Amino acid sequence: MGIKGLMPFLSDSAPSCVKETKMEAMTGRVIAIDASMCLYQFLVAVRQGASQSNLANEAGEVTSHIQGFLSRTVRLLECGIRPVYVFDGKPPELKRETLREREERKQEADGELAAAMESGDADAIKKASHRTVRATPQMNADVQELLRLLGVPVVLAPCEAEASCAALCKAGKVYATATEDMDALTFGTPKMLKNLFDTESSRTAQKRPVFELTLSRVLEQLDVSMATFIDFCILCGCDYCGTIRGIGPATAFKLLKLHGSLEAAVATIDANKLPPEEQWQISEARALFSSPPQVDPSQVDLKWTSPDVAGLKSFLIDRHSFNEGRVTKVVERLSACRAAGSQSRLESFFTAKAPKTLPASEKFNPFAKRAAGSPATKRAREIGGGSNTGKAKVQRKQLS
DNA sequence: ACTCTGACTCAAGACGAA
DNA sequence: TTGAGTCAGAGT
DNA sequence: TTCGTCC
Repeated sequence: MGIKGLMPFLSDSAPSCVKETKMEAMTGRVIAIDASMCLYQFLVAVRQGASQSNLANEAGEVTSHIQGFLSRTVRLLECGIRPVYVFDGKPPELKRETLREREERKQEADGELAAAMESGDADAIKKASHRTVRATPQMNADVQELLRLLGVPVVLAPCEAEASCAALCKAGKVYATATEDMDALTFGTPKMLKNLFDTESSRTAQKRPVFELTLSRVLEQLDVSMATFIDFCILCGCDYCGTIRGIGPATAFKLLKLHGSLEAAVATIDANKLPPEEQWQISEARALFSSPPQVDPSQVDLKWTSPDVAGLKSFLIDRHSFNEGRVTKVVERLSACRAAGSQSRLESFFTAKAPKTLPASEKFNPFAKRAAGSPATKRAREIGGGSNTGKAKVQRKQLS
């Protein structure tokens, strides 16, 4: 999902759009989150034992997603962040073929999983089970109920969650969209946060900083209109169109600058390199990005209320077999952060800086030669901040 | 010579006791 | 599955 | 930091 290769390209070609920050810097802010994506991630990641099964209640129903949403949401609230979870609605027609193929592959994986279980091959079980993950309507309902009990607002998007997040952000209802999916920018989110949940608790050897991306800076430094940016994303490869062999972000950008429009750029490409007709609906993809079905922000009333403690306990302990002591601790953490009150932001005491315009010399020139000694890949990596000289390197597995 | 792409590989959440 | 990191080789 | 546990 997302736009192929967009993040490295922006880090390198439009570095002024990327700001390094921390979750703590978001105190007091309203953040939109793609709930469907979180749900999927929790199902994939929250697993246990050799069989790599999900957590489950006494009735055998999966609870990994409940565990995941609970701890993540409490963490956000403790940080003074006011989350808004946005759920996917009906997928767009253009995605139907992709989704159908995905479902087919999952069914194949179901078979592989069964076979692996039979043979007891733990490694095969692990691999297959990660490919069979499906978010069910029941799971979506579970999470929505949990969030209501926590007093956190839920938004049901008519279509793609990212599109509605963007609408809320444009309308000023939320400060930013927190997502890993770069097409949030293509949908027009003025600000997006990447790696917001990539904390020290993650098992990955290196934790990455949170990146705050500003759409207006993307457009300014790339020196393109939003319409051209959308075309650029389509040419790079997005969820709604195929990709073209040999065309990555760098080439896509040059082609657009040279020829002016997506159609003109595409016309210069060898026709049999293009994806098949049904996967190359340029104008439909463009329409989906520029005016997707989305919530009407004026009809969305965001409220954060105190949790329904009794309801929460019943839901977690009675219904889903959570440990009573742990739930009590969660409730305490929740009341503690409500007692701390609505933390205000330090920045609000200062006058907002006038957005400085980027000097022409700073604008990205796709045709300029790169400075020797600082290859693109290297610089993109270094955006991540200080060098961790003392850190242990990734351990390499020995061949057996 | 220098980029850029694409193929390959690995891990995937959050928490807290030790 | 996806994304990120890495690298060899294609393409200019 | 690492590693087992959450349900």
